[in-house]
Amino acid sequence: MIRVYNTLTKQKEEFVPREPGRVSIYVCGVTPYNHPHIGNARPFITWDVIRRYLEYRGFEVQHVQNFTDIDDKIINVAQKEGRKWQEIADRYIEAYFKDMDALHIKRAHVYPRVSEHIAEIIDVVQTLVDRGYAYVMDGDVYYEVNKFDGYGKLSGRILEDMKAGARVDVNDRKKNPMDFALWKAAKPGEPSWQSPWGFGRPGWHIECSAMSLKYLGTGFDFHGGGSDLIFPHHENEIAQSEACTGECFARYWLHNGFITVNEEKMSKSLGNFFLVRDVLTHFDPEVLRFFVLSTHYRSPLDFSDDKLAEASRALGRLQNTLEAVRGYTKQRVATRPAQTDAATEKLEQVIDKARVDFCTAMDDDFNTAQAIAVLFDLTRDINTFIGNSRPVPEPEFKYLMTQAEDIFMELGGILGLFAKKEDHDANLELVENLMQLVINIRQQARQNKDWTTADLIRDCLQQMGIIIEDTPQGPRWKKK
RNA sequence: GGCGGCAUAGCCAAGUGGUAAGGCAGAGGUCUGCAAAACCUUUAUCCCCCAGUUCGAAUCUGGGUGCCGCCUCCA
Repeated sequence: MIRVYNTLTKQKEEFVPREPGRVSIYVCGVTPYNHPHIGNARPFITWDVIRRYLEYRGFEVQHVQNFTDIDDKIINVAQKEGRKWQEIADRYIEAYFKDMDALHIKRAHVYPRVSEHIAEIIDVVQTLVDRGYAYVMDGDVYYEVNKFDGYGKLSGRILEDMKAGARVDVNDRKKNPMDFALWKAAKPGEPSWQSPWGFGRPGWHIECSAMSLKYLGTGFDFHGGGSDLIFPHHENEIAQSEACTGECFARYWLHNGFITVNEEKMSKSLGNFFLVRDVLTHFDPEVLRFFVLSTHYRSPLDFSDDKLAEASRALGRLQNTLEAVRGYTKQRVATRPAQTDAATEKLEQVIDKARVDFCTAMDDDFNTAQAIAVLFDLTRDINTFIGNSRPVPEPEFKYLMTQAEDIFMELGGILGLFAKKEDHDANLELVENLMQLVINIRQQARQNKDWTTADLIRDCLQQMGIIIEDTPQGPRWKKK
């Protein structure tokens, strides 16, 4: 049973999909007006793992994530650069994919863009006007929050309370300061589309209602994003969608905590942000993933280079073990030997237990921090086994190492970790052979107790970024 | 002012009312020619404070303190 914390009910609930075996997910995407920073990336890493886990558990997942490609900020950048808004949006959508691909984030099934769904948006707005939830004012269309009984149910706000100390503009044409724009009348020089209310463009919140309803229908399963979207964005989406359809909009609302810097929210306006592309020049993408996943998705996560470096060392421990295991699985042995001893059976049990514990952790509101702890426990057991298992017969040992590699890949794959590095080096085989040669020469020196030569080789290789380890099972080398 | 969240070792961090996971860093040891990696031991009589419920609370309730976020664009 999978349980999730639902912002709507403020408690953990059992997850029951709308349709058995299928899960629908809508995640609020980005406004493409510059490169994504790691705060932006957090929900996408989170949802990538949620999706991978649901798929692992056998669900067929439909994952939709929008691009807000019409927006003041895009228009501003376009004007500043003297380019069309489409060019800006296209450029940063491309940049978005580049960064997210680097982080091994699976692509959503649909990436709807606002600019390609104007007709659907106009339909929803028109329906809201027809049903009396919206009013037209000089080419603008506003949503009238007083008309929707459930207004505030997601964010826990009460309209009356918000008016008191509200920081909202009063001097406009809205009936209530909390009313928000569904459609904005065109201003000179801005992109605009024809509508029943004249030329204009969509308001911010309406796109997600129109597009999620189009691709996922009413009452879809998961709606997610950063917790700064709870109000007003998601509150307004609910108001629009439920007023429009008369049905439940989305059933489970999941929200990420923020990434902070020195305990302050990372944000573009504060200027304290780190771009994904910049971080990836210093750290492996898996380190960033591991760092994000080492804290539960709802908790705040403080970012610094030191903390990333710590994550890198921790992940390195897991990778060391996996590399060691892979050293024995050049030839896979998938068949269980007829005869096994106690050590084999114990390791098999450890592996099965890891799978169960991992799922238990993930079932509990996608507790990746706990799931990672399971991987560390598994790692220790495998290391201990390798250290103690020299008398184990070869086929049996290889079988177990194959099992060990598989469980690492199976569980790590859910977190998007341990992807085999695509080594595009055409000289790969040559490098392998040369390394073997160098290692053989060094071994020769070691046998002759020529430590000077042996250490010289090791030191020189280290300067080239290659680590030599003399394990009890023989020398091993690795990059970095 | 309204609403919400968080406070667990040097640091990061999980924790379902039953007596504190995991990781990083540190210390000691085993292994090693020396290292590295790995393994073992060790590091919170205690979970911000106070009161309460309970046989029993880090976990529940009330009060306080501190920090953060949202209420304006924001992942």
